[in-house]
Amino acid sequence: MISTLDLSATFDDAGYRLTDARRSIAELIASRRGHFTAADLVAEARRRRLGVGRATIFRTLEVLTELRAIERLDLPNGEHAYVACEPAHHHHVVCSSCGRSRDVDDAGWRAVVRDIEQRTGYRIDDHRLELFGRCPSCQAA
Amino acid sequence: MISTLDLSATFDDAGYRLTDARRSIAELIASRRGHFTAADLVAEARRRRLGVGRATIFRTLEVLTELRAIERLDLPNGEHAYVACEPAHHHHVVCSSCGRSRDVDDAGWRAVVRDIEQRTGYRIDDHRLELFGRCPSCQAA
DNA sequence: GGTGTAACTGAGACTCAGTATCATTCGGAC
DNA sequence: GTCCGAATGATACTGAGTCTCAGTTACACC
Repeated sequence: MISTLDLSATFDDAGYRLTDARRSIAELIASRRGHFTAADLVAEARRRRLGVGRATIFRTLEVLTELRAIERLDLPNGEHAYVACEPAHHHHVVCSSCGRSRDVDDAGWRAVVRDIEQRTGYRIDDHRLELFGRCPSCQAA
Repeated sequence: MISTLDLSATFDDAGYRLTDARRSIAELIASRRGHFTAADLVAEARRRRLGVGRATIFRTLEVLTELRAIERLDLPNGEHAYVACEPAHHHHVVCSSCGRSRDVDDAGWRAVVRDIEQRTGYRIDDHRLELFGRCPSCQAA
Protein backbone atom coordinates (compact mmCIF):
# COMPACT_ATOMS: atom_id res chain seq x y z
CA MET A 1 0.00 0.00 0.00
CA ILE A 2 1.42 3.34 -0.99
CA SER A 3 1.27 6.14 1.57
CA THR A 4 0.65 9.86 1.40
CA LEU A 5 4.23 10.37 2.52
CA ASP A 6 5.64 8.20 -0.26
CA LEU A 7 3.71 10.14 -2.84
CA SER A 8 4.67 13.49 -1.35
CA ALA A 9 8.31 12.43 -1.28
CA THR A 10 8.01 11.54 -4.95
CA PHE A 11 7.47 15.20 -5.81
CA ASP A 12 10.27 16.38 -3.60
CA ASP A 13 12.77 13.82 -4.86
CA ALA A 14 12.07 14.73 -8.45
CA GLY A 15 12.56 18.43 -7.77
CA TYR A 16 8.89 19.36 -7.92
CA ARG A 17 7.47 21.75 -5.37
CA LEU A 18 5.50 20.35 -2.50
CA THR A 19 2.29 22.34 -2.47
CA ASP A 20 -0.95 22.05 -0.53
CA ALA A 21 -2.78 20.96 -3.63
CA ARG A 22 -0.30 18.18 -4.29
CA ARG A 23 -0.38 17.03 -0.69
CA SER A 24 -4.17 16.89 -0.80
CA ILE A 25 -4.14 14.91 -4.02
CA ALA A 26 -1.50 12.53 -2.63
CA GLU A 27 -3.78 11.95 0.32
CA LEU A 28 -6.79 11.27 -1.90
CA ILE A 29 -4.81 8.75 -3.91
CA ALA A 30 -3.36 7.04 -0.85
CA SER A 31 -6.82 6.67 0.64
CA ARG A 32 -8.07 4.77 -2.39
CA ARG A 33 -7.87 1.07 -2.65
CA GLY A 34 -8.09 -0.16 -6.20
CA HIS A 35 -8.12 1.99 -9.27
CA PHE A 36 -9.65 5.40 -9.62
CA THR A 37 -10.40 7.83 -12.39
CA ALA A 38 -9.57 11.51 -12.60
CA ALA A 39 -13.29 12.17 -12.23
CA ASP A 40 -13.31 10.18 -8.97
CA LEU A 41 -10.64 12.42 -7.51
CA VAL A 42 -12.36 15.57 -8.72
CA ALA A 43 -15.61 14.47 -7.07
CA GLU A 44 -13.88 13.43 -3.86
CA ALA A 45 -11.91 16.68 -3.65
CA ARG A 46 -15.10 18.64 -4.09
CA ARG A 47 -16.92 16.52 -1.50
CA ARG A 48 -14.16 17.13 1.03
CA ARG A 49 -14.04 20.80 0.06
CA LEU A 50 -10.30 20.72 -0.49
CA GLY A 51 -10.41 23.68 -2.84
CA VAL A 52 -8.31 21.88 -5.42
CA GLY A 53 -9.14 22.73 -9.01
CA ARG A 54 -10.00 20.25 -11.72
CA ALA A 55 -7.09 21.32 -13.91
CA THR A 56 -4.69 20.82 -11.01
CA ILE A 57 -5.89 17.27 -10.50
CA PHE A 58 -5.30 16.45 -14.16
CA ARG A 59 -1.90 18.11 -14.08
CA THR A 60 -0.90 16.28 -10.92
CA LEU A 61 -1.98 12.91 -12.28
CA GLU A 62 0.13 13.65 -15.32
CA VAL A 63 3.18 14.44 -13.19
CA LEU A 64 2.73 11.35 -11.03
CA THR A 65 2.35 9.18 -14.12
CA GLU A 66 5.52 10.65 -15.53
CA LEU A 67 7.30 9.91 -12.24
CA ARG A 68 5.84 6.38 -12.37
CA ALA A 69 4.25 6.69 -8.95
CA ILE A 70 0.92 5.86 -10.53
CA GLU A 71 0.10 4.07 -13.74
CA ARG A 72 -2.63 4.69 -16.21
CA LEU A 73 -4.92 1.83 -17.17
CA ASP A 74 -7.46 1.50 -19.93
CA LEU A 75 -10.43 -0.33 -18.56
CA PRO A 76 -12.38 -2.67 -20.86
CA ASN A 77 -15.20 -0.12 -21.10
CA GLY A 78 -12.82 2.49 -22.52
CA GLU A 79 -12.51 4.55 -19.36
CA HIS A 80 -9.11 5.71 -18.21
CA ALA A 81 -8.16 4.88 -14.67
CA TYR A 82 -5.07 5.07 -12.49
CA VAL A 83 -3.49 2.87 -9.85
CA ALA A 84 -0.79 3.75 -7.36
CA CYS A 85 2.14 1.39 -7.77
CA GLU A 86 5.82 0.74 -7.38
CA PRO A 87 7.97 2.33 -10.08
CA ALA A 88 9.48 -0.94 -11.44
CA HIS A 89 8.10 -2.22 -14.71
CA HIS A 90 5.23 -4.60 -14.12
CA HIS A 91 1.59 -5.17 -14.93
CA HIS A 92 -1.70 -5.11 -13.12
CA VAL A 93 -4.45 -7.59 -12.49
CA VAL A 94 -7.58 -5.62 -11.79
CA CYS A 95 -10.58 -7.11 -10.03
CA SER A 96 -13.60 -6.32 -12.14
CA SER A 97 -15.95 -6.43 -9.21
CA CYS A 98 -14.16 -4.56 -6.40
CA GLY A 99 -11.61 -2.68 -8.48
CA ARG A 100 -8.68 -3.67 -6.30
CA SER A 101 -5.52 -4.39 -8.24
CA ARG A 102 -2.36 -6.37 -7.78
CA ASP A 103 1.03 -5.94 -9.36
CA VAL A 104 2.46 -8.81 -11.36
CA ASP A 105 6.05 -8.90 -12.47
CA ASP A 106 6.77 -9.70 -16.07
CA ALA A 107 8.57 -12.99 -15.61
CA GLY A 108 7.55 -15.41 -18.34
CA TRP A 109 6.06 -12.61 -20.27
CA ARG A 110 9.40 -11.42 -21.61
CA ALA A 111 9.96 -14.79 -23.26
CA VAL A 112 6.62 -14.48 -25.03
CA VAL A 113 7.56 -11.06 -26.37
CA ARG A 114 10.87 -12.39 -27.67
CA ASP A 115 9.06 -15.25 -29.35
CA ILE A 116 6.64 -12.84 -31.04
CA GLU A 117 9.54 -10.71 -32.21
CA GLN A 118 11.12 -13.74 -33.81
CA ARG A 119 7.96 -14.91 -35.49
CA THR A 120 6.89 -11.53 -36.86
CA GLY A 121 10.16 -9.72 -37.43
CA TYR A 122 8.79 -6.71 -35.54
CA ARG A 123 11.05 -4.99 -33.02
CA ILE A 124 8.75 -4.53 -30.05
CA ASP A 125 9.57 -1.55 -27.88
CA ASP A 126 6.37 -0.86 -26.02
CA HIS A 127 3.36 -2.80 -24.89
CA ARG A 128 0.22 -2.50 -22.95
CA LEU A 129 -0.93 -5.40 -20.88
CA GLU A 130 -3.82 -5.35 -18.50
CA LEU A 131 -5.57 -8.29 -16.93
CA PHE A 132 -9.09 -8.27 -15.60
CA GLY A 133 -10.75 -10.86 -13.43
CA ARG A 134 -12.01 -11.56 -9.95
CA CYS A 135 -9.83 -11.39 -6.90
CA PRO A 136 -9.83 -14.25 -4.38
CA SER A 137 -12.12 -12.53 -1.90
CA CYS A 138 -14.70 -11.57 -4.54
CA GLN A 139 -14.68 -15.15 -5.77
CA ALA A 140 -15.37 -16.37 -2.26
CA ALA A 141 -18.25 -13.92 -1.78
CA MET B 1 -6.37 -8.45 -46.01
CA ILE B 2 -10.05 -8.07 -45.32
CA SER B 3 -12.32 -7.11 -48.24
CA THR B 4 -15.38 -4.89 -48.57
CA LEU B 5 -17.35 -8.02 -49.37
CA ASP B 6 -16.22 -9.82 -46.21
CA LEU B 7 -17.25 -6.86 -44.11
CA SER B 8 -20.58 -6.49 -45.87
CA ALA B 9 -21.26 -10.18 -45.46
CA THR B 10 -20.57 -9.76 -41.75
CA PHE B 11 -23.64 -7.57 -41.39
CA ASP B 12 -25.80 -9.88 -43.45
CA ASP B 13 -24.72 -13.03 -41.62
CA ALA B 14 -25.45 -11.47 -38.28
CA GLY B 15 -28.94 -10.42 -39.33
CA TYR B 16 -28.15 -6.73 -39.69
CA ARG B 17 -29.45 -4.79 -42.67
CA LEU B 18 -27.13 -4.07 -45.53
CA THR B 19 -27.46 -0.37 -46.15
CA ASP B 20 -25.63 2.10 -48.35
CA ALA B 21 -24.05 3.73 -45.35
CA ARG B 22 -22.72 0.42 -44.08
CA ARG B 23 -21.41 -0.57 -47.50
CA SER B 24 -19.62 2.77 -47.78
CA ILE B 25 -18.06 2.36 -44.35
CA ALA B 26 -17.04 -1.23 -45.15
CA GLU B 27 -15.29 0.12 -48.22
CA LEU B 28 -13.51 2.83 -46.25
CA ILE B 29 -12.27 0.26 -43.75
CA ALA B 30 -11.19 -2.23 -46.40
CA SER B 31 -9.20 0.46 -48.19
CA ARG B 32 -7.14 1.21 -45.08
CA ARG B 33 -3.97 -0.54 -44.32
CA GLY B 34 -2.98 -0.32 -40.69
CA HIS B 35 -5.11 1.08 -37.96
CA PHE B 36 -7.51 3.97 -38.19
CA THR B 37 -9.54 6.10 -35.84
CA ALA B 38 -13.20 6.99 -36.01
CA ALA B 39 -12.10 10.53 -36.84
CA ASP B 40 -10.09 9.21 -39.81
CA LEU B 41 -13.18 7.60 -41.27
CA VAL B 42 -15.30 10.67 -40.65
CA ALA B 43 -12.76 12.83 -42.46
CA GLU B 44 -12.37 10.36 -45.32
CA ALA B 45 -16.15 9.99 -45.73
CA ARG B 46 -16.49 13.75 -45.89
CA ARG B 47 -13.62 14.04 -48.36
CA ARG B 48 -15.21 11.46 -50.65
CA ARG B 49 -18.60 13.10 -50.16
CA LEU B 50 -20.23 9.84 -49.21
CA GLY B 51 -22.99 11.56 -47.29
CA VAL B 52 -22.51 9.30 -44.28
CA GLY B 53 -23.15 10.94 -40.93
CA ARG B 54 -20.74 11.04 -38.03
CA ALA B 55 -23.12 9.24 -35.71
CA THR B 56 -23.57 6.46 -38.26
CA ILE B 57 -19.83 5.91 -38.43
CA PHE B 58 -19.60 5.59 -34.67
CA ARG B 59 -22.60 3.28 -34.61
CA THR B 60 -21.22 1.11 -37.39
CA LEU B 61 -17.82 0.80 -35.73
CA GLU B 62 -19.60 -0.30 -32.60
CA VAL B 63 -21.55 -2.98 -34.48
CA LEU B 64 -18.44 -4.24 -36.28
CA THR B 65 -16.54 -4.39 -33.00
CA GLU B 66 -19.36 -6.36 -31.45
CA LEU B 67 -19.28 -8.74 -34.43
CA ARG B 68 -15.51 -8.98 -34.02
CA ALA B 69 -14.83 -7.93 -37.60
CA ILE B 70 -12.70 -5.11 -36.28
CA GLU B 71 -10.95 -4.68 -32.97
CA ARG B 72 -10.47 -1.62 -30.89
CA LEU B 73 -6.97 -0.68 -29.79
CA ASP B 74 -5.77 1.83 -27.27
CA LEU B 75 -2.69 3.47 -28.67
CA PRO B 76 0.08 4.49 -26.27
CA ASN B 77 -0.94 8.14 -26.66
CA GLY B 78 -4.44 7.39 -25.41
CA GLU B 79 -6.18 7.56 -28.77
CA HIS B 80 -8.65 4.88 -29.71
CA ALA B 81 -8.06 3.15 -33.00
CA TYR B 82 -9.45 0.16 -34.84
CA VAL B 83 -8.01 -2.58 -37.02
CA ALA B 84 -9.84 -4.93 -39.34
CA CYS B 85 -9.09 -8.52 -38.34
CA GLU B 86 -10.14 -12.13 -38.32
CA PRO B 87 -12.71 -12.98 -35.66
CA ALA B 88 -10.58 -15.55 -33.78
CA HIS B 89 -9.08 -14.41 -30.50
CA HIS B 90 -5.64 -12.99 -31.00
CA HIS B 91 -3.56 -9.88 -30.47
CA HIS B 92 -1.99 -7.18 -32.54
CA VAL B 93 1.51 -5.93 -33.07
CA VAL B 94 1.20 -2.38 -34.30
CA CYS B 95 4.01 -0.61 -36.10
CA SER B 96 4.48 2.73 -34.40
CA SER B 97 5.90 4.36 -37.48
CA CYS B 98 3.67 3.18 -40.37
CA GLY B 99 0.67 2.01 -38.34
CA ARG B 100 0.40 -1.32 -40.08
CA SER B 101 -0.51 -4.17 -37.79
CA ARG B 102 -0.12 -7.91 -37.70
CA ASP B 103 -2.16 -10.51 -35.91
CA VAL B 104 -0.40 -12.75 -33.41
CA ASP B 105 -2.04 -15.84 -32.01
CA ASP B 106 -1.94 -16.30 -28.27
CA ALA B 107 0.23 -19.40 -28.10
CA GLY B 108 2.60 -19.15 -25.16
CA TRP B 109 0.61 -16.33 -23.78
CA ARG B 110 -2.08 -18.59 -22.36
CA ALA B 111 0.52 -20.34 -20.21
CA VAL B 112 1.59 -16.98 -18.78
CA VAL B 113 -2.00 -16.15 -17.86
CA ARG B 114 -2.42 -19.51 -16.12
CA ASP B 115 0.78 -18.89 -14.22
CA ILE B 116 -0.43 -15.46 -13.10
CA GLU B 117 -3.73 -16.95 -11.99
CA GLN B 118 -1.88 -19.46 -9.86
CA ARG B 119 0.43 -16.91 -8.30
CA THR B 120 -2.22 -14.30 -7.53
CA GLY B 121 -5.35 -16.34 -6.93
CA TYR B 122 -7.25 -14.09 -9.34
CA ARG B 123 -9.55 -15.71 -11.88
CA ILE B 124 -8.66 -13.86 -15.07
CA ASP B 125 -11.48 -13.59 -17.55
CA ASP B 126 -10.46 -10.69 -19.75
CA HIS B 127 -7.30 -9.02 -20.83
CA ARG B 128 -6.00 -6.35 -23.05
CA LEU B 129 -2.72 -6.90 -24.76
CA GLU B 130 -1.26 -4.65 -27.38
CA LEU B 131 2.26 -4.58 -28.69
CA PHE B 132 3.93 -1.63 -30.32
CA GLY B 133 7.16 -1.59 -32.25
CA ARG B 134 8.62 -1.26 -35.70
CA CYS B 135 7.75 -3.59 -38.55
CA PRO B 136 10.53 -5.19 -40.62
CA SER B 137 10.22 -2.75 -43.51
CA CYS B 138 10.31 0.33 -41.28
CA GLN B 139 13.40 -1.09 -39.56
CA ALA B 140 15.07 -1.49 -42.94
CA ALA B 141 14.21 2.07 -43.98
C1' DG C 1 -44.45 -5.74 -57.97
C1' DG C 2 -46.60 -3.60 -53.87
C1' DT C 3 -46.77 -2.70 -48.72
C1' DG C 4 -45.96 -2.41 -43.75
C1' DT C 5 -42.83 -1.95 -40.34
C1' DA C 6 -38.92 -2.05 -37.60
C1' DA C 7 -34.22 -1.06 -38.41
C1' DC C 8 -31.53 2.44 -39.86
C1' DT C 9 -30.27 7.11 -41.08
C1' DG C 10 -28.25 12.22 -40.82
C1' DA C 11 -28.46 16.42 -38.42
C1' DG C 12 -27.53 18.59 -34.70
C1' DA C 13 -27.76 19.21 -29.75
C1' DC C 14 -25.58 17.51 -25.89
C1' DT C 15 -22.12 15.52 -22.41
C1' DC C 16 -17.96 15.03 -20.48
C1' DA C 17 -12.83 14.13 -20.31
C1' DG C 18 -9.03 16.48 -21.03
C1' DT C 19 -6.29 20.86 -22.47
C1' DA C 20 -5.04 25.76 -22.85
C1' DT C 21 -4.82 30.38 -21.11
C1' DC C 22 -3.96 33.71 -17.84
C1' DA C 23 -3.89 36.57 -13.85
C1' DT C 24 -2.76 35.48 -9.17
C1' DT C 25 -0.44 32.98 -5.43
C1' DC C 26 3.15 30.65 -3.16
C1' DG C 27 7.36 27.45 -2.17
C1' DG C 28 11.74 27.62 -1.26
C1' DA C 29 16.55 29.25 -2.52
C1' DC C 30 19.11 33.09 -1.33
C1' DG D 1 12.35 39.14 4.32
C1' DT D 2 12.78 39.22 -0.95
C1' DC D 3 12.35 37.45 -5.28
C1' DC D 4 11.13 34.64 -9.09
C1' DG D 5 9.71 30.88 -11.52
C1' DA D 6 6.73 27.12 -10.63
C1' DA D 7 2.21 26.07 -9.49
C1' DT D 8 -2.54 27.30 -8.90
C1' DG D 9 -7.85 27.96 -9.71
C1' DA D 10 -11.17 29.77 -12.75
C1' DT D 11 -12.81 29.52 -16.91
C1' DA D 12 -13.01 28.97 -21.78
C1' DC D 13 -12.23 25.77 -25.17
C1' DT D 14 -11.73 21.34 -27.88
C1' DG D 15 -12.93 17.12 -29.65
C1' DA D 16 -14.55 12.26 -28.99
C1' DG D 17 -18.44 9.97 -28.35
C1' DT D 18 -23.69 9.72 -27.27
C1' DC D 19 -28.57 10.84 -27.61
C1' DT D 20 -32.75 12.21 -29.78
C1' DC D 21 -35.85 12.51 -33.27
C1' DA D 22 -38.14 13.03 -37.53
C1' DG D 23 -37.52 11.09 -41.90
C1' DT D 24 -35.93 7.09 -44.90
C1' DT D 25 -35.23 2.42 -46.43
C1' DA D 26 -34.21 -2.76 -46.50
C1' DC D 27 -36.52 -6.60 -46.71
C1' DA D 28 -40.01 -10.19 -45.16
C1' DC D 29 -44.35 -11.19 -46.55
C1' DC D 30 -47.98 -11.06 -49.56
